[in-house]
Amino acid sequence: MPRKASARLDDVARSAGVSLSTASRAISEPGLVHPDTRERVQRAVAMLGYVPHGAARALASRRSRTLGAVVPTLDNPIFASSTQALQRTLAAAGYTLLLASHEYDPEAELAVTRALVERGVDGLVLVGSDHSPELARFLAQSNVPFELTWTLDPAGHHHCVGFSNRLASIRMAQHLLDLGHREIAVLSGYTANNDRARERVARVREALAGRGIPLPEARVVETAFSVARGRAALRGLLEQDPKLTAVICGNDILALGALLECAARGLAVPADFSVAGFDDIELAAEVSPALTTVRIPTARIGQRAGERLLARLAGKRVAKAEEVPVELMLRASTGPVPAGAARRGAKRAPVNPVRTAARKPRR
Amino acid sequence: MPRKASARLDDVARSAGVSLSTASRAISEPGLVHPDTRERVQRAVAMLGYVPHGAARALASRRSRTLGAVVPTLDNPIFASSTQALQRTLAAAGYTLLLASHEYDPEAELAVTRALVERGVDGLVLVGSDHSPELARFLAQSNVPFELTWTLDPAGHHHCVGFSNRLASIRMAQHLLDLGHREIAVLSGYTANNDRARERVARVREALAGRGIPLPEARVVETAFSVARGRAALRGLLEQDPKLTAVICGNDILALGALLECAARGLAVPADFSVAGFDDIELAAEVSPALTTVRIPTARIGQRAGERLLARLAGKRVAKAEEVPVELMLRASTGPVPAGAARRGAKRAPVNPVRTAARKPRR
DNA sequence: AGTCTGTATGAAAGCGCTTTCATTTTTTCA
DNA sequence: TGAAAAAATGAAAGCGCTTTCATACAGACT
Repeated sequence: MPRKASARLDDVARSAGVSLSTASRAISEPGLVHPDTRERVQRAVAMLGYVPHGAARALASRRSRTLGAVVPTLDNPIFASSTQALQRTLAAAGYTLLLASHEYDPEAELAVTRALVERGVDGLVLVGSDHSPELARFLAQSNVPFELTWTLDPAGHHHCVGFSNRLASIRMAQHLLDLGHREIAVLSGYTANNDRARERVARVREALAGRGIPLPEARVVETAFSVARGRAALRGLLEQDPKLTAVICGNDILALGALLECAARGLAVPADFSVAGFDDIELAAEVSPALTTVRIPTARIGQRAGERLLARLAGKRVAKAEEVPVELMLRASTGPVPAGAARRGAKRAPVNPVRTAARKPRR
Repeated sequence: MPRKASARLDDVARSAGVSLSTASRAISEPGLVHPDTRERVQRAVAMLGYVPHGAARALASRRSRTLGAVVPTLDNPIFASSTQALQRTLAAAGYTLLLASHEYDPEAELAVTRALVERGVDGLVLVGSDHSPELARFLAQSNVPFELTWTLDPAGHHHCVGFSNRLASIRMAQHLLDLGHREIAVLSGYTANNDRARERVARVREALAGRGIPLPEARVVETAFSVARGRAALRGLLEQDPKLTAVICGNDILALGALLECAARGLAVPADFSVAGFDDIELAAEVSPALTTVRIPTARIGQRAGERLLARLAGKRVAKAEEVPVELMLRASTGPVPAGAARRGAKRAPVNPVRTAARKPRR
């Protein structure tokens, strides 16, 4: 069902009594035409209800004024939020967003990315640094500028705007260690095809190891990102390993599930058990006990990715990597290890954890 | 930064030893060429890493294989979910999604919709039936097929896939009335430019009026969709009007806030106070007490909107209006009116509210 | 053998714009 | 006042495809 025969640019030109070229310029480069002419053209545009034909424009000018975003899923509020911010940034600049999601399937990711590039996006926003070799090859070959988000490209090869999952995880682990916890479990999203989740688990493990505490596989559960799954996972963990005094969750959704499971089984938080999240979604501050978590500036990531891409398209130079600030939000869901559990020479934990200052971005 | 000089279709044609037309057909209408030829072309495509040029294709064929969606915001999980489902549906059909949001600003809505139409979308998915006259005019003139979602077009003029906010609201109000509540407040999102929110408030008012119970303006609070706002709004309501025994919320986010406020002030739910939500987000079933709400099949709305548009583009006929099923989810956050409050001749409320059967779609 | 299908291919005309490049008009300045 | 520079406009050549339309050549039928 093609569009109805609507006014084209030469209709506008004729109606304004100018040539096609002048009409074109009056619309896309108004500075180049005489004010009187410009106004005549604008009047003709309004009169005819002229709407430029994007495909023709893109074909002739070799730019589509369209950017693509490929996210795992919008069902995770952090990606919804960054995507929302990205779209707003682009709209303000006269750009449009082509959106695709892949639900953590690398093949789907390649397919939808191809589709976006076929549509002629001028640039691309991707999530994470974990992509199939085919995708990497395709991106390199198709020569479309892109930004990786939610990550700082470990190799430093690509443009990216994100934060150090490594540092954030280490700091959270440190926090619990400082509270005296030694029996710690990790509740993670699926780590396959998700470098962020993988990094978080690995770094928690590393931090614990730094204090001589192992994190056996049995204490790491991977599950889908949902409250119910988080709840179920903690239940399993606790049944198998009642000595646990704390759990570090890969995101706040899982942490909320953990909190609910504690409530259901009468485990007082934080008196008996500590729960830590990641992301700082709105609910984290509102639930009771309020959730200790890491605040990620989700909207800022989307916004900056858009701004950076726009800047690059305009020929400006931007720093290859941009770090956004994250902040440990110490709230009520974590506390000193329960007295009975503080064996193994745990040093005395501070009773009032001090709110840690935000980690500032590098630039 | 235009794409690098990459292979074009005539390169493919030459490499395969066929004409441009044949190469084109081999790619977009494989049934029309001899199997041997087809394979030669495919090999050439693979060898050259050929990626079709969408704009050229769109220009020549007058269809972009792109659909647009205009949503209020992705920060509301219901729109994130339906958009996610829409994008998945389109991707499976070889279509791509252009996404825009307007944050409940009618001017922004017109602007972003224009932008999508300029980009040559073959069809459009909009939310609600509440649009500016300019938008209506623009849509009519630009002749792009569209679907309204989350609503059943009251006038019946437009294609739509949604549900009756009217019936859902009436049933929820009825439920609380049946439990004996007479002092009921409404916590709504902003109703300006939001027909769904407006309808919900209006129908609750209507249902109460049916039992001779007024719903004064003072008992209706409009606020932004956030947990904190929901909490604050209920606080205000309760302080101003301590006789209240129940609140009906415009969505689950607000209801969660209401629940938290009750917990904070030691109001037992549902013994002292009842809270009802709308949408049935995941958390609704998980919190304690579990939230009584209306289940909306968010993903299905997005999916069906996509499927219907695709069908229409393929020349098939679809019913003008499609209703998706909604279901009253009676859970633990609503209960009989507290004994002390049951004045004014309330008839005895059922102690065990029976789970009501789902309302079935019409077709 | 001659005509008629039907299938496979190719030639060429755009799709609706942007963008050189050339030309005309206006402004500047000696 | 006239030449040079700057500003404004127009003509025309594509951008990379799809899609008639025409042609060629099998096999089917009389």
